[in-house]
Amino acid sequence: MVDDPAPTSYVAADIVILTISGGEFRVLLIERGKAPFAGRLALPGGFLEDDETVDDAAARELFEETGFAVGESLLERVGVYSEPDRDPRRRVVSVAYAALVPGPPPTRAGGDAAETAWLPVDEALKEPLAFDHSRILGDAVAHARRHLEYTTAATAFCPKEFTIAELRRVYEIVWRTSLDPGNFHRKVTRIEGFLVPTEETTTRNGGRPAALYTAGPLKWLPLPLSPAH
Amino acid sequence: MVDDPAPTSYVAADIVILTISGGEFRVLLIERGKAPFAGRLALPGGFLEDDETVDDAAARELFEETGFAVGESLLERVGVYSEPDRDPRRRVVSVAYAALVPGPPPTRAGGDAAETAWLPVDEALKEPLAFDHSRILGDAVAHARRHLEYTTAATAFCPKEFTIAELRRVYEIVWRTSLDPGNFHRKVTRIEGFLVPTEETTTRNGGRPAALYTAGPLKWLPLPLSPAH
DNA sequence: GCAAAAGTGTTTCAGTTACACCCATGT
DNA sequence: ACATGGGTGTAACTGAAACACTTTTGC
Repeated sequence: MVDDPAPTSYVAADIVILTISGGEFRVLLIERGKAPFAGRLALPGGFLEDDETVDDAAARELFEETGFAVGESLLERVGVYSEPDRDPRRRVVSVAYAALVPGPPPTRAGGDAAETAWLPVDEALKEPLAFDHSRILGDAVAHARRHLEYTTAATAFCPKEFTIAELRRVYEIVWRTSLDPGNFHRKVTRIEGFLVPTEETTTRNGGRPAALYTAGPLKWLPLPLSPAH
Repeated sequence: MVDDPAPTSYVAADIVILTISGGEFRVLLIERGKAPFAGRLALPGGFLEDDETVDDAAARELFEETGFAVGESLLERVGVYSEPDRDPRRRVVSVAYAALVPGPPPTRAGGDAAETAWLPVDEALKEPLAFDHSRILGDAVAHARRHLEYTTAATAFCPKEFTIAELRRVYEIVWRTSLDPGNFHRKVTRIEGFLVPTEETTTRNGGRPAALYTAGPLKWLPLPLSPAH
């Protein structure tokens, strides 16, 4: 590799910020103020700066849009989009991320003045988005659904301390299924490193007090967390 | 996003070409002819051209180095490496790929005149490679090992027509385990879409003739293919 | 015949499912 | 008291592991 006559590109990080809010699986979209695609909805994103990695750029954008730092959420790379004509103005290679943030998220924590909206994922997928963002969104949603099976990513949708039923609801909403509460409880509590019990309980969901847990160090589940596999 | 004063970068595709050869899990490395890192081993790679995607660039490099087209192998994106100083000369953002090719691979099918070598993965990981290629190699190997569990990627290491025992040996070598031949046979033949039986058999491995199969359309396995999960 | 590899049968056993049931709170 | 959600017990079922055994070739 490495001989000079090679072209250069703008490199961008685009993020699909996902959350669970109001019992729905939602994505944060921005209404574009100027051409191209003025008035269309688009994913948040920004260009790579001189002193940062693409991961840093994604984290910076996430913070600007939501106020969440990487430690309070989960930021995963899901794809690279580099069709030569994907931006009509110039060559842009976008690295796409899925950010899983706790819900309900703050309405707005900073960033520029553009209109933003948390749309249910299914609606957003029907909407015509700017650039190739519909494709990116579809890939990121598929990635997130699959990763909930194999990894502990679901905890990123929960507040720092959460009950097992709250975690179960994440799976139920993202997968559009219903899970047996008792069996789910046993299954996840038995997996070592997934959940760390705290001493507290809560009654915020009504009924008998539920034990609160925090996310453990485990990243990959030893077996897929879906019924009837 | 999108205001002009953003820096541009060279974008490269680096590929970790993996195969099974001589009963070992091996990677293709190139000896660099010039500075920086002259004499060091490095991953094959090349810069993105004006009219191609990064995936195209990776496929082009794979073909130049091995003669394999994408259809005869499996090319998966595994990471993006963008530390500002990872190339001492200029800013380069590398998209890393793992290529799984059938073995034993052709010794050399084209490309430039540099020395190439198929090193056992464990040896290559100990070797000091050029740039951040040791890290890329480690990530790609981990990615490949994990993907053999969840996907049908293992068939990419086999010739077009292969026996179930040949497929089993792929798993045994990559995972450094031994698998029960009978149970493995039943397990993989029961998964719909994984293996397509042909009418032929072969005795190339000795013993009773073994049925030959080709890879089916399935990409993701319904359950992880590892013992004692 | 004998060795070697492919593939099948069978027992055992662990993990999951379905669902009944009990528990601890708020109102 | 009773409604509500949290959590446990348990019997039936399912599928994987272990391993013996049969099949079909080459020599």
